[in-house]
Amino acid sequence: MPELPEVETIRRELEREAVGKRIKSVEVHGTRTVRRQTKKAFIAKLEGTKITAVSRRGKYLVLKLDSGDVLLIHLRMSGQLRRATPKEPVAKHTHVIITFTQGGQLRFVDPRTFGELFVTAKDELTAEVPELAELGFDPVEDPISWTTFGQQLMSRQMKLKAFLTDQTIIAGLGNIYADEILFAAGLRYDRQTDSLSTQEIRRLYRAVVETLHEAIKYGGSTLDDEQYVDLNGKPGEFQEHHKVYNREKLPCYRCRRATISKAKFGGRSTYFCEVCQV
DNA sequence: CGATCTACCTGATGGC
DNA sequence: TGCCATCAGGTAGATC
Repeated sequence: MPELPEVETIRRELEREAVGKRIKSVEVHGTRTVRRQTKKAFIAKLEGTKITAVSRRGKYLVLKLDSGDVLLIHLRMSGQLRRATPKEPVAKHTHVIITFTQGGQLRFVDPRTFGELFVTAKDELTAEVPELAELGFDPVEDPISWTTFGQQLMSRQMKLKAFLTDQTIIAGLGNIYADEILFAAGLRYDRQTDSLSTQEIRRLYRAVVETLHEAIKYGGSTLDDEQYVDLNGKPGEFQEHHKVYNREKLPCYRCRRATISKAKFGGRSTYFCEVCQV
């Protein structure tokens, strides 16, 4: 489900909703959501702490705690964070419930159970969270220059879509936004990274940054299955602005001649215009 | 080392 | 109706 714009939308809401609140109690159901530490340890590290800040690295939410630890949340394919009150019925697939001393709750709901929550400490020497060390730059939080971006492209031999979705190079892009970015840049998903001209590099980098900012403005993308919703259960609106994703056989908005093609790349669907992307 | 595949799950959808 | 195959926003880990 969620890529950078959806996670950023949730981050902004959490900043208003969770920062300054103290965790009174934590419930964990099932064995898959909290899996790299015991439930007991996870709960013990959370209860009694106050959330002091919410940041994001790529698709990870980073909740800073006044204990010095951080709560990391990754939604993977179907994870949702939902605001609730204790009286509200607990939805199916609710795996974690955090209750604040003020009375509100934050619930983690995840049908496919790929999502994950864990509490970890920052490295004392680097002040970094070791789990995030492998991530590449975040194009919204931590943009780089287009020339540095170009050096990264030129130093590899891979296809553009693989480059864009490699979290160790760029953190936060997934299947939807990679396709939208490549369309905005007029580049095919299977172009080799080291084949781009200077102008194409600039266009691609600009498309990365602009597409993400635009998507954040619209609260991210929600597909037909409504798997992505924000803290209040509200879907995003950027899907209405998709130019290629999920538009197979529909006319291309740019050239108006071709229809959008669908191909398989890396085991997943890729949407593009044969005419506008070269 | 890099590229490619498979597995991890539930649920929606479509063909027969 | 039901049964089966396919597909879905992601990524770790095995394999080549």
